[in-house]
Amino acid sequence: MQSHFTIDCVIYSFTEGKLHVLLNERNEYPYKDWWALPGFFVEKDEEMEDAVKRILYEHTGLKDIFMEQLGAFAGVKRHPQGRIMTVAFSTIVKYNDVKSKIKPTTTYMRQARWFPIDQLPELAFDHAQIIQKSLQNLKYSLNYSTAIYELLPEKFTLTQLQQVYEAVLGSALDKRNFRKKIANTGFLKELPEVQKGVSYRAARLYKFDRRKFQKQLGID
Amino acid sequence: MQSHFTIDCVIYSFTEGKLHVLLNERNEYPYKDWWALPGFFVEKDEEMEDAVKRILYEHTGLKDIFMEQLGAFAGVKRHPQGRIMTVAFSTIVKYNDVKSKIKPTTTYMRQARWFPIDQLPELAFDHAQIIQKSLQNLKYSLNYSTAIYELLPEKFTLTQLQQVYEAVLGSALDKRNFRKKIANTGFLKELPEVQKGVSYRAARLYKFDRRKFQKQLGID
DNA sequence: TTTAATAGTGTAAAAAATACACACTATATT
DNA sequence: AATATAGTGTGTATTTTTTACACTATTAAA
Repeated sequence: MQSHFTIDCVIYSFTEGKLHVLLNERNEYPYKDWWALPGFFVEKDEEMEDAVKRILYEHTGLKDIFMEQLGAFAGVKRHPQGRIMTVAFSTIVKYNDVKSKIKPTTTYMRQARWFPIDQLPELAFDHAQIIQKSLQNLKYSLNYSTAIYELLPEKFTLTQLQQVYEAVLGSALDKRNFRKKIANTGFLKELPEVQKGVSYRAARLYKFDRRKFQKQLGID
Repeated sequence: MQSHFTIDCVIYSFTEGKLHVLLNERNEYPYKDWWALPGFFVEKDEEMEDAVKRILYEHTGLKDIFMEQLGAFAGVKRHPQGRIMTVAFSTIVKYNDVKSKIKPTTTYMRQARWFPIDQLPELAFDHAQIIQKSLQNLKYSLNYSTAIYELLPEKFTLTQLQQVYEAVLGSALDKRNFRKKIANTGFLKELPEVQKGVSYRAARLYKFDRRKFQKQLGID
């Protein structure tokens, strides 16, 4: 007898100064008409990571995904139809990379929508709990991981980066101290370009230098 | 159809200046005669945490256990008889609380033994990987959790505490700086007692003050 | 040219982390 | 009683990191 379980993805993106999570409106029981994390059963011979990629591709059209396992949720009563375990993943996409409007590709969901992290609807199953834990995790990993940069477009301003930090931490940061700290890491490469299309002083653009980040980790 | 999966426990204790892990020698296929993490199938209507308690009780006679979920391991090829998922937990017991010599209570294992973390035998399944991740996790949580104190007897000396830190981190710490740091946390209560039965100056005993720890966390 | 909106910058003070060495004490041994 | 042994317990100076804090510069639009 083999394992029979689902994957649920907390899919983050950042837009309009806020951290967002992608949710599905379910179109079947249980929890019909409720909002829920995108997820599905894992195929018999499918690696979990491939299932995550599959779900992400269906929802965002993207293939290279940042993902991190959050853990197993297997409460006996989490699913009305008997215990069905889910393994939750945190995933991150760049909002601007998500091509089309998201369309339901299955009959299981009615629609998909981005919700600001501080304005989530009521959620099916134990998904509220999963999101809470995922966010907690994201906070902790701010300092150790490249996650934060997955939320931004390839070229971004320091203000945008700070906004992402603030959105994840849920608190404001001092601009000068923040910039000093970021400068000290040395992970950013200053570009010879500035923001376009703004009606005020254009900000310089930066990009995350993955090579330098790797090196830094190596030394530690 | 319900989930069918196992729990595996990384059971830590600290003795003789070293971090130890409890392993079973398997007495059935697959991996007969190999060393493995204590674990078992989770019953149909059993919460995972209860399964962990059950396994810990069988192995150590203890009921109040520190535990933390490490995550799901579900590689399609991890189990020779088809994918069987395991959810791994890190657990900690105080070595001196483990009452009797550990006896196998099932036919599935031949013996159980504590291994120093740096002298593990070759391990069944993906258990080496699980232990590695668990240890990583333990390191990270040194600063955020009470885990470290679960490894020590109720009353302990500062030198013992330092040894635990060193065992987990795998590196030496400066005695004076360590004591300064610990003193700053304010989590320890100095007892009016000293060590007994040593042939040198007896060290003062301390105990972990859980109340103060909670308060500290509350403020942060 | 003025206004509105955001970009960009430095310094001083406080706190935390690090490096470092010797005297003390309880017991066991002679 | 003297001494050897083995681990306990302590302070200070230096460096690094974190925090607090406010004004000028630039651009586009009105």
